[in-house]
Amino acid sequence: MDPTARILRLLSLLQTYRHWGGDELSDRLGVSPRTVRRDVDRLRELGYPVDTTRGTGGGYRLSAGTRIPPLLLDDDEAVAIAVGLRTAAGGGVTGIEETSLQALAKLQQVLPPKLRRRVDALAEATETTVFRGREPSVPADVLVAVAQACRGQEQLRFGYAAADGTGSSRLVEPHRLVARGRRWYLVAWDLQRDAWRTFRMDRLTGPFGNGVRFTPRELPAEDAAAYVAQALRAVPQRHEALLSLPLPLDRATERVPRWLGELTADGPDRTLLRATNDSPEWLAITLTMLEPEATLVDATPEVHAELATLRRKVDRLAARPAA
Amino acid sequence: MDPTARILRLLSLLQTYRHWGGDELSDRLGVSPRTVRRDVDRLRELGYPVDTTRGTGGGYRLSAGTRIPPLLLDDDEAVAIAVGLRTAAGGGVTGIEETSLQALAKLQQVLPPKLRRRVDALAEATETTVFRGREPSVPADVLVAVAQACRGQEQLRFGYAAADGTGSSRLVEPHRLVARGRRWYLVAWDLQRDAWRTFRMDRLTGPFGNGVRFTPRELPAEDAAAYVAQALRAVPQRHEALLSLPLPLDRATERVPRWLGELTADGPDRTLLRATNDSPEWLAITLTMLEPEATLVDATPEVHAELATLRRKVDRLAARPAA
DNA sequence: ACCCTTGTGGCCAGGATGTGACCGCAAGGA
DNA sequence: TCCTTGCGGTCACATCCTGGCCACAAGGGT
Repeated sequence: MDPTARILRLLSLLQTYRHWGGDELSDRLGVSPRTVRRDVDRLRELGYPVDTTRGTGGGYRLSAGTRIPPLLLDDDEAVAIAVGLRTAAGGGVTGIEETSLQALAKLQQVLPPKLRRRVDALAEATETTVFRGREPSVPADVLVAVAQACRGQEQLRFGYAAADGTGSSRLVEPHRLVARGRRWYLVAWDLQRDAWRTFRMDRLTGPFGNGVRFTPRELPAEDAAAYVAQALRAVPQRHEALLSLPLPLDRATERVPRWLGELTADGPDRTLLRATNDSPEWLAITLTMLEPEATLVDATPEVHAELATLRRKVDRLAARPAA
Repeated sequence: MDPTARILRLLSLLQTYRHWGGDELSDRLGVSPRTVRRDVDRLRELGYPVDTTRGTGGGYRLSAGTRIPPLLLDDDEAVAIAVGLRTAAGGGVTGIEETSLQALAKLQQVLPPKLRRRVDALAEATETTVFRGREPSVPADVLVAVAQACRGQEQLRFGYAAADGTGSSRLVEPHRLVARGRRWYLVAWDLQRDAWRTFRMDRLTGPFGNGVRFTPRELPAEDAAAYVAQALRAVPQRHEALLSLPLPLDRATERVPRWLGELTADGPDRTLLRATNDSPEWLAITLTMLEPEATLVDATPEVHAELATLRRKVDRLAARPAA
């Protein structure tokens, strides 16, 4: 058998996390044990550390090195990864949206159609959070299509709904996608207007790479994120609430998720929580769910308004214990 | 250069989603264009479909086939995948927890320590949902360690806190991890008690594979999930609420996330939503967040109780508009 | 219609290398 | 202590890989 294919097979066998005996491997690969040893050597030279045990029950196993070996995934695993990346890119996990999307684009690129359908089905059936509904969401496949065009330096055509609702068709050289809060923006060179533009991804429809490649222009900003920030002028509103928790600081640190906000001691038995978030609704909800119950010390007007709305809603629901 | 390494390099180049000219590739790989052609052939024979364009600006690019090629990830992408899988395995996405965990174990296995630290840091900084606090959570690394022991058929030692709070040290042959709702269970053969047991992962500490391998015994049940269900006897409580939405069925279908529950028409302009969930708290919260506001028709007592609690909490917070 | 670019694949010759067999050896486990 | 299992050197043989050359096909542009 072809050595290349064999090395790949070997790698995939070793990745299943178990010990493999030399004879076992040589059987599987259809070569002599001596060749297996040589192949293992080859892998080591390529930078993939293979641990080895001698004596009875000895064998080989792949361990962690300094580089990541090519991951050989089976179908289920690939689907799980794609779904995980989708939720992460959708804003479920802050801070890595863009990288997640990039990885997703890479995976999607080579994902057999059959599996892609499975991913779609799963993602649709599970969605992500209830609160997504408030913020216009962007279908993952649109994101991926645009990300691929960015990466492939391929001209992109799409429909765009301007803020005033008028639609238009655009042709751009896509530069980069930027996640900001729960929103996605595309930074691109607009070929019809001969200028840099930012597009809100939730207003963009039917993206279609026309296959024409281009050489990237230089963006008149430090990086794409900076450009978006500058284009938006106003930084997104941060909302804030100050609460007092009936817990000493160390216990509060354990119990309050770090992303909620920052904690400071307020005497030996109480802790102040300065919670911040882009969305007042979300902030109000999370405050309500705090355990143990906190008391509100201060908050921005929007948060107060949101709490009032929330109260009204809960009242309406709770008011009919057995309607 | 070694052909194997070259093929791997080629694969990684093609995975970056762009066209690569033949000369470009031959430069990069340090071989003649003729050899590049042969290598591309080789890849095709291995089952990885390489699209090709001829004429001016022609070149090669990897496309989707029926199998997944080995994924060659850079550091950031690997981290993004690991983080995504963690949240998916943690119950963020229902239905694929076990597969996610399996994939995570595979990745973690080969993840360089440096990257593993980055994943830990990121995961810690972002956590997942607020509500996790209610249900005792299982650290991802514990899950991964146990999953790897299952896969590697390796004896596992760990500390376990029984329901009555007494701790003990166990030595088992781990069989499989099962996700059930938001809880994880380990099905294993207890070597000290000579019997099958299920362990709640949130009560398990310091899992440690001692390197002793075993040959799997046969589980006295159809599969591990069935065994857990049977061991738990009682199915987990489902809670339910019936609501009426001021929307026709088709519009409601668009706006209400599918996982919330099932929709049925209630006249031409209203829709009934039968929302179900394992956790009454979560159910209460999501109902409150429904847009447009729904009216509660009926619900299990726990949901009512939870709504009352929620109302009290919101009242407390909202009661001091400017304390 | 014509030309240019770029991938295709056959053929050849020479050299590199992959392979299995055999060996004595080292390192664990029982 | 013995047995198992991996290690790596050497050898001979067959295989293949490589680069160079070629006539050809398929796009794109003029």
